[in-house]
Amino acid sequence: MSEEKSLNFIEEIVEADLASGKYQTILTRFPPEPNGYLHIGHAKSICLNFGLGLKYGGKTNLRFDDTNPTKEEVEYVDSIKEDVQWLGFSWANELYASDYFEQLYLFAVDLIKKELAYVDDLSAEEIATLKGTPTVPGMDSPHRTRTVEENLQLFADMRAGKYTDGEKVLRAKIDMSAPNMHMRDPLLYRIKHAHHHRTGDAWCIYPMYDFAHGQSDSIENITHSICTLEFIPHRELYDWLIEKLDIFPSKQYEFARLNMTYTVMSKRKLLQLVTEGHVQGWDDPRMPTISGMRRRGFTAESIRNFCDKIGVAKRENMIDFSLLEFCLREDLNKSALRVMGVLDPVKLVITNYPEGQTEELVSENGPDEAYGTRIVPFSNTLWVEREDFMEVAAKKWFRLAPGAAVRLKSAYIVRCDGFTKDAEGIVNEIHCSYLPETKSGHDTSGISVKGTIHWVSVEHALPAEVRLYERLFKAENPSTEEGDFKEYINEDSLTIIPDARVERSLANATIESRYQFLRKGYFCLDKESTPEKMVFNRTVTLKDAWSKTANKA
RNA sequence: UGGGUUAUGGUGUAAUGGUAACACAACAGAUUUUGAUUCUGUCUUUCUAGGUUCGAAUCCUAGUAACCCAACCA
Repeated sequence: MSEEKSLNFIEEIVEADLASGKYQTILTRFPPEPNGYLHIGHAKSICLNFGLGLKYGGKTNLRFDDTNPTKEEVEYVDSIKEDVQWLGFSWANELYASDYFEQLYLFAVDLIKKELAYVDDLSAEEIATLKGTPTVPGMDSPHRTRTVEENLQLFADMRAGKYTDGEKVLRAKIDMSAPNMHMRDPLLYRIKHAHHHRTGDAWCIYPMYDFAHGQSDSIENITHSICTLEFIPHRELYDWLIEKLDIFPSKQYEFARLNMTYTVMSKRKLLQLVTEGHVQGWDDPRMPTISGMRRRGFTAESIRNFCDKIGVAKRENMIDFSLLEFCLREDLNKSALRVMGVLDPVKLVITNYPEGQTEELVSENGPDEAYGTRIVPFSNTLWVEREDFMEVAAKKWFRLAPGAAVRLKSAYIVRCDGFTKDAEGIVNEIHCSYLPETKSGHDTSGISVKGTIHWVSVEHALPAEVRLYERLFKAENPSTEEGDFKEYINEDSLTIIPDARVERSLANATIESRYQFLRKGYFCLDKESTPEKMVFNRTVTLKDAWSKTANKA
């Protein structure tokens, strides 16, 4: 667009194809199997595919690769559509591989007639054995030489339901000694007497991925079929089938999938976390799913930005989680309204402030004037953060401690005169005196303090439950650690604070709004929140230079 | 030990034979009524060995390492 940003290798291919006149316009597709929820890795693919369509004036289809009825559900279809839309993309057409079943069947018949496919009676084990290994060539199936007529009849019988699951398969007739294992007479169709979420019981044979994906691309006239690296070995077969069927030559290109530290990115593993109860669902705020991140408070903008920053290449990668957090904070810093909330409250009493008096103080809502201001009520008894008080000040401590002065944000400077403890020795009250001439915005004192802390008035504050999240795994890459990835689950990834206190203005909080609780991070209302009981999720903390300083000491 | 893919700072990504750069992270400082933001600065890089060339991350040769492929999954 504006300044020159270097192209990724797929954009280079597209530009070359457009420049050479190979295509007038491009058509891409995002092709999920509806067998789980979308995660941040899919977001990379979504941004790539839809981004290409947008950038080059082409179009992008949403196509469900629903060729395995035993794993797929309508629930997943619905969630995928919601997630793609939420990310901010619109598809040209909503399509399903299952809509092409009849056409695919005819393609198979065509292949049989060309003597390029045959029905095999061998069991899965026998087929695997005859397939050989990467270093040992395979051997032909005894059924490889069946006549066209016989194959046609057998395949029709398969479709008609004359056989049980696994009794027969349709295979391509290619080369049992091919160095590429995928070319050793790959399976094209298998029998599954299973109910399909869209075609119901109309079919009992289903095409395999290799006989559905490329053909669907071709039917749709997809120009650039973009997938991840592990499909590279499939490309030879992808091209072979298109060539033999003599159909639109879609081309497959592969990029490296996204990996991120401290999480897992496979549907199988995510499904396990859900079904085994390690998280509360696909949209658990700790999950790397789009729905989980949305619930956690991520913005679509921040995810799109992240996908833009990580780039597209063919090299295996492991992205620092901190880059995602950076993109998140960058966006939230611009958009989140500033409010005050005390997560771990301890009482602060201003001994020289009139008992029962309330002042309506003005506080800014955001980083600049455009955000406006709001009123926060102030009184002589406040809740402040327990961690903002020390009985004995540490080095470089800017906050409350006996003898120390701090500013209460948007209010007055107070000096700590003392504190009391309960029977267990826990500090239960901090005593301060305030300086009337230091009122925020009208400060005539000339006094400046190093620290400013947030607070809420005890009488006016609202109770709220706050949920804090840590990374889901303790290991940077749980999938490559020894043993099961679940051994590396972080048991402390969720902290529930049942009795936090937030300022009054939050009574009007909505699910869509994001807030910065001053000094404590970005928060959003959870879907489980009710008018009687507000529930906030902490999306991400603020950067914290103090904790580093404190840890060093 | 068959085939395929990839190697650039701690992590990503650029540089397409001509000064190795950008972002994140880390570190230091300035500003700050959020120890946030913002601003300034520092840090660290071409897998190895040869070769071609005035000049190589880029081209050639030989190695090395990592990842993928032998599901009636996608």
